Amino acid sequence: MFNLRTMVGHWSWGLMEDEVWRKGPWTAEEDRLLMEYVRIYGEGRWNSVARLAGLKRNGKSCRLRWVNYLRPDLKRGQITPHEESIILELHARWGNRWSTIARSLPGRTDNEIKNYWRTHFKKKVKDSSDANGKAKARLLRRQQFHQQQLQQQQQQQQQQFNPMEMNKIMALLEEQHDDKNNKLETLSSSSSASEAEKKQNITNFYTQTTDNEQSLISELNNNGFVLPEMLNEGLDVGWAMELGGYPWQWQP
DNA sequence: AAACTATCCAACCGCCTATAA
DNA sequence: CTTATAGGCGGTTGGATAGTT
Repeated sequence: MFNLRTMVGHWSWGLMEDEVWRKGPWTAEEDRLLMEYVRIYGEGRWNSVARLAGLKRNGKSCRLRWVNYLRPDLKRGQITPHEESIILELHARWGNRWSTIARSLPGRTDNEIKNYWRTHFKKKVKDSSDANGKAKARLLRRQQFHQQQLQQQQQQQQQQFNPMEMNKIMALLEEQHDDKNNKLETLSSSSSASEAEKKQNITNFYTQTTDNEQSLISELNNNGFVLPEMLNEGLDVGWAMELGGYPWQWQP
């Protein structure tokens, strides 16, 4: 099974036959060889596949086939309405960052999500051929454009003004969040306390600030972050991470 | 039944980035 | 520091199939 381009590749020069990579649809035998390769050598080092598995495919082609089709953890079948709502929500947030979106949908590939969205988006734009529909589509595009601009601005602002590295902040937040959760866990599982005492302890805990939290807040303050008032009342600084946002404002 | 059109999706391409030499 | 290479990403293409005229 060769397509036209592959045939040209094989026959046009008639030399260096070993250097010609196969292209086009994968055969069952090629799939078998690739799966066998991954079973033995694991994922990665894709450029070795041709040599070690006897496949006439380049590394990129092998990686793509594995990632998008052969991987055992792939979810088959139609995108569910729930998955669709996640895709729409994340696309509104991230734009065409398909691999980022795919990380929130286990078993789905970036390629799959990209194909799905493009098909449905195109359909929607086409469906709205009447004036009202066109206006809606325009509005949607404008909203997306503004959202992207806002994101870019925020990113630029963080890169331009934020003297602390974001990675460092994330690490500190995670540390603080774990610390808070661990302490809470200890309080809730204490066998010596009555239910009423536990409840009181937990309430007290929520209105206090842990040492970790206090030093994190100080560090953020020292670096020019203005924190919301409620954080000074002992609320968990790291909690916002779970919501995907940040509880502070940067004021240059 | 044949021709045409729309939809789906696997696979390719070119560009970018990270890392090793 | 520079260069080469591998891997990752997003955009695009084109073949297969389903649906419509």
